[in-house]
Amino acid sequence: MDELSKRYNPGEIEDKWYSHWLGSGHFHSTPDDREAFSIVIPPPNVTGQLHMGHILNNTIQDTLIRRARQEGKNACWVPGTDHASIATEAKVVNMLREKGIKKSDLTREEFLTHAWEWTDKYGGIILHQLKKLGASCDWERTAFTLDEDRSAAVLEVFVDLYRKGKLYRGKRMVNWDPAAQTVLSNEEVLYEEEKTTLYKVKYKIAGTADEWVTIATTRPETILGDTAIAVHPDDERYKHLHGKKAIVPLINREIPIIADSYVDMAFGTGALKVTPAHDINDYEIGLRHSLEVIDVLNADGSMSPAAKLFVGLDRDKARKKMFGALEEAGHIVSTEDLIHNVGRSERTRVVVEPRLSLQWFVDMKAIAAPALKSVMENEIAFYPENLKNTYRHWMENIRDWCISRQLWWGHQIPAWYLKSDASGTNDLNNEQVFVGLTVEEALAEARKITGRHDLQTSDLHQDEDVLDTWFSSWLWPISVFNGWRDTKELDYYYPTSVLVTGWDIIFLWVARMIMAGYEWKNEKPFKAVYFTGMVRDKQRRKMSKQLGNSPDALGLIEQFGADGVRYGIMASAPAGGDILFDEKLCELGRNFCNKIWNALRLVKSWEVDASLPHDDSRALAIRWMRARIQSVNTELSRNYEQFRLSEGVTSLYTFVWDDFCSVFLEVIKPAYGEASDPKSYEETTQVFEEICKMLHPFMPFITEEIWHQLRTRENGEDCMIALLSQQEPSIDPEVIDTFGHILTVKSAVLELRNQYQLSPKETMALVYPSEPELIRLWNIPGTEAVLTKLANATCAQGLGTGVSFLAGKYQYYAALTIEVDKEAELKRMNEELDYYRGFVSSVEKKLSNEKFVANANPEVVE
RNA sequence: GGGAGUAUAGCUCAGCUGGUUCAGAGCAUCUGCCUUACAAGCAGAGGGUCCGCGGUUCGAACCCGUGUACUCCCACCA
Repeated sequence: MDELSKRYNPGEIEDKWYSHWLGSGHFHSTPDDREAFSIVIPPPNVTGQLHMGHILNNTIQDTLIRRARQEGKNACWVPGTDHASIATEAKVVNMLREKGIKKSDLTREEFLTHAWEWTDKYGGIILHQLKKLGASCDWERTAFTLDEDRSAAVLEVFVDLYRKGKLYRGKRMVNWDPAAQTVLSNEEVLYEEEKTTLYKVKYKIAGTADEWVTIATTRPETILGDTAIAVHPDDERYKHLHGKKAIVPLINREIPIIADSYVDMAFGTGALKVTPAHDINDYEIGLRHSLEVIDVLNADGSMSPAAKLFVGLDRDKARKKMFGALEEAGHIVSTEDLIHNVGRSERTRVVVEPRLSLQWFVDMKAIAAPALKSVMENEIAFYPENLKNTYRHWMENIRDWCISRQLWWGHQIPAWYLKSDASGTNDLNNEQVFVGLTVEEALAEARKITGRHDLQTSDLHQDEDVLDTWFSSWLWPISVFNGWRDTKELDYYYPTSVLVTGWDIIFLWVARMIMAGYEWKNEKPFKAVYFTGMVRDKQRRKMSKQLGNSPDALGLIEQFGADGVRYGIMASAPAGGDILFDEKLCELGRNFCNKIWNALRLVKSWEVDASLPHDDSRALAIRWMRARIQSVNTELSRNYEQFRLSEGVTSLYTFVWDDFCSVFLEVIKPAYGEASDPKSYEETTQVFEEICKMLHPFMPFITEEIWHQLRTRENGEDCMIALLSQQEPSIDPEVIDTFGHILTVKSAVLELRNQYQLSPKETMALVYPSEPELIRLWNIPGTEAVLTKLANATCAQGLGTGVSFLAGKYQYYAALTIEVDKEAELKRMNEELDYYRGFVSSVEKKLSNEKFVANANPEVVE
């Protein structure tokens, strides 16, 4: 009755067990008197698709959560999604454009209706995909950063910070994304070296016939917004120009020539054009010298009317046109290539524009201190530890966080202004702001501050902007437990046990969560952070849609099985180190599944004959197996403690493949056509069960299947919730030694057979020494054991020619029916001898000096 | 400019406390096997200046110094 297929087929088995687990309620957690082990998922974008980064990240989390469950802890893994303000809004805008609808033609409400439709349609797909991976999340707790509870938390936090004076509205130079048409935080701008052109342009000195000053710029189109030329005060070349005026080319506007020590004399020509509206440094120079600010760009990056020329033209096109016009007018002195850093938007990849604008900021210095301290003092442990330095550097130089975004998809800022007809001013910069959880609260505030009790809510208008997505996700570890409404769950699950995320969002997310934790709970949000590396392709490129080098994650699961993919990604994922993804790894995982599967087939094929005795060789193998399980378990626990998961899974791989399959099962299995004795069968089943438990967190599906194949189980007796056995700390060194010796002999024999190309069918006689005693218990495939005492390395009588070899400290003799290559043998033996001689001399040398006396190794030689 | 890290087999990487567990794994290559659980398998082989040079030590892949080459983060120069 061979009902098991020759190959492991993951498909149906995975679906079967996942729905079984869902039905069993094993994933769900509620507070009780057990120790809590909690993880909050780094929420993927609500409309995202599963990619390799998710697979890596979530496999690690699932492994940790499943292990905790086995340890008897109350494990809770909270899933959810992020509304991903910019990314989602961009997708919706694109979708609408394809339908011929322009965002600008819609009201905010109409747009949000579309966005919610989109979210309802695609949202949660990724959560479904996580289920395919085997993620044992508590789905009853699924949260969304834009749902009611999470939104309430965001508003409360905003108002709280404002009232504590840690949040302000201010006019600053910010990073503007002209494609998304919103401001970005510093962390959302990525700098990369790019090749551009440095233009040297000459400006005429006012009041002279033919006197010029030459500046260097990469952005000629901003010349139209120049309001000064700056030179270094000590620069001898330009001292005569101090206080004079220059004429902006093409538009003939007069601008002052000023002296400012910011200017680098060595760069370019030593003369700098100053455009306060479009460069942070120029802006600061402008402040020092009270310069006019002329903004020559529109929000979309096209030239504004203030530019006077090329109005409406995109900045890149305007640059080319400007160059042409300047050249024609004879203002171009020269051009040269320049490599410099260009900031691009993380989301849209367009070049970010520095822009002066009125935005909301969090005063980070006011909340950073406890968060820095806790990490530096290992209150929160970082894995790998060296990321602490990066963290410290950022925290110590922290800058204010711009949290407003000119978008609609997100949490609208709970700030209200008096409508212009009510405030009597049209100057937006001087608007009075009233912050509150609701418009009523804001109104009360407005009445109080203005003293005008006639004001109504209709006199107020709410800030149009929404908050940065990270302003909701920094609350995630608190908000998923509804921490602002009721702290019962929070008290139990918080701080969470570990956060698993990529190091690329250490500032965007991790650091801010830590700050939020201390600001509102006066407690860390997690005890440890496991930073994963980035998943890259074989050429070390980051996986991205643009490159198309990202494998189809679901396709991989389809192809290799979830357990195979999990194994593949885990085996190569040390904390912090990048992983070069190769499908081969998943193949390895699939093959491993198949190996385990076939071990099951073997065991299941045995008939048990109750009358058979339990022989010594099998008893020895069982003793050895038990000892191995114990040491592997100890090692595994240590690996978990230090989050060395790839080492953990790799050691299980070699243990199962080599020790369990190649050695143990080979001894235990009954000879062909024979049955197993009951004790061997039972012991094997128990060993297999132990293996299932050890392997389960890494490969949950196949282990659950095997667990149920091994025995008939009561309902609910699942591998997933089977507690790890307590291993008694005793060890059995003798059995490890003996077995080690046996394996040495075995491999020596196999090597010999290989060398003489003996077919597996040909048996050969092997002469054993009478010591050690246990060796005779072992049957080496293709050998016939002849137990005798070997003296003086002579051939055993009647066995014909053959070769002798050493294994450990004992000598063996293998009889061969074919001609022995005497010279080769001699050579081999001499090499062996040399090796041992060298070995002995090195040992002896050591013994003469060493503090610690070595053990009995010198015996080896004789 | 500030900081972090890496360099070990053809490739990707382990090597944790300095020591016979010590130069290792997987992949790739080559050889022999359709051996009765598994060819997604089995048994083997070849392949190394542990980046170079100094030092500490009885002893260094490991610690220190230095040089070289890469990688990354942060800050930024028009």
